[in-house]
Amino acid sequence: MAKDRKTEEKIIRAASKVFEEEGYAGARMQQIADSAEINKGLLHYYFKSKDKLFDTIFSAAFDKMMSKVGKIFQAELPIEEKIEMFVSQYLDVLAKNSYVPTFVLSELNKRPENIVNKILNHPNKPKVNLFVQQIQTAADEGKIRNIKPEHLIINMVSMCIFPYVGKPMIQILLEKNKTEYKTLLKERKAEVTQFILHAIKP
Amino acid sequence: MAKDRKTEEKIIRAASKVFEEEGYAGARMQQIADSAEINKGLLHYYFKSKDKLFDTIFSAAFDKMMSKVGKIFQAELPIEEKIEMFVSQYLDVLAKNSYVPTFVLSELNKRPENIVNKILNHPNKPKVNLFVQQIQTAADEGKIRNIKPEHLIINMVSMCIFPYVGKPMIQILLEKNKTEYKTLLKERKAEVTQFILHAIKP
DNA sequence: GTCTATAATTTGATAGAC
DNA sequence: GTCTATCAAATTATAGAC
Repeated sequence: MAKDRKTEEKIIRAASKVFEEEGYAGARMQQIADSAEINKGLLHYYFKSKDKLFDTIFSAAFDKMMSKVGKIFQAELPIEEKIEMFVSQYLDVLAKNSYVPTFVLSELNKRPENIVNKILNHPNKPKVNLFVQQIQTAADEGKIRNIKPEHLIINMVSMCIFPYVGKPMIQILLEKNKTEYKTLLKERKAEVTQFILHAIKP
Repeated sequence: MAKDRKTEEKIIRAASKVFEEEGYAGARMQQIADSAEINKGLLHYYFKSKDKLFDTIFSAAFDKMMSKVGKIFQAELPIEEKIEMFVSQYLDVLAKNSYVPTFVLSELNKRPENIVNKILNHPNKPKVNLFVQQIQTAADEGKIRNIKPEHLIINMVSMCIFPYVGKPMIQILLEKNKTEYKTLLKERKAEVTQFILHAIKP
């Protein structure tokens, strides 16, 4: 079982790229082997099956997308600061992993029962209850507009992630080329933060 | 070339379901034939290849997702009314086609060059320039907060579509079961409208 | 138009030499 | 550990009878 670290990492890097671009069904073991500059035999030696390899890649991608959310939402911070920090740090995570959201969400949508239930029982599933209560309390005290916590959270997450998942659609809609779209993405940290803070003002 | 209408419609209904749930690569002609209650031979008689069938289904799905946006954005309406109408009517469209967004966006992301450029030259590509100018003018005149039109549009679209694309992720995050999530979706028409209108107040 | 049977590829996975 | 060669199953597509 003592595999070569360098080779394993090459495989994981290659498999991430292929799975993220093509999805589980569209990915080809041959393509992954080529991209890792090894042969199919060796690929199967490291990861017994396509399923096993996929599980490894998907788990890593899922963590990339979820861990930051849970951490920031549970942090001990005033609500406005928490919003600012979330938008800023999560947009950074997404910028560094721009293909991950479409991959993770697309695959999640294809295996709803299997995966979702599995994760809901997972020990380090992201927790948001602290943030939910914090929003509710702020609303009750009149510090922010009366808004249901769940919807504020959905709106925050939506405005951060959708520009990545919906990139081609928005490009078409706004007639932006690649460069122009990148510029838009860079502006969003400030724009989204201001948008949310104004939206919750009492 | 004179095909049977009933059969063609059965195929399209079946193919829509399978492609939307499994994506292009995951869809099986056999499964589509079974679902349409015909055999593979007949399926190929109506649609020469999987590619041709996919093109038909994808175009229809794309239209479902885009046509309403263009129409409302170009309507002659005051800005606040336009926002209200967009959220209300687009959320209705999405509720009736809840599997379409993930399908369309996932496939779009897999063929960026091919499709996006093709659509950008398409005659009835959605137009938003009127709405962009309308927002800019309102901002210049101080009727709304100074916000870049593109970002307001991205935010509107994000908050409407993401709850469908990101459904399993949000369910995990907020620990909501199917029923609870449906309730959340129903509340969004009012919540999102208010959120946006407050966010743009001067 | 609709069916059955089958061809032609593709693809995940294994065996065995080095 | 790594490679080549090959198998077995799956899958798109076609041929031909009715």
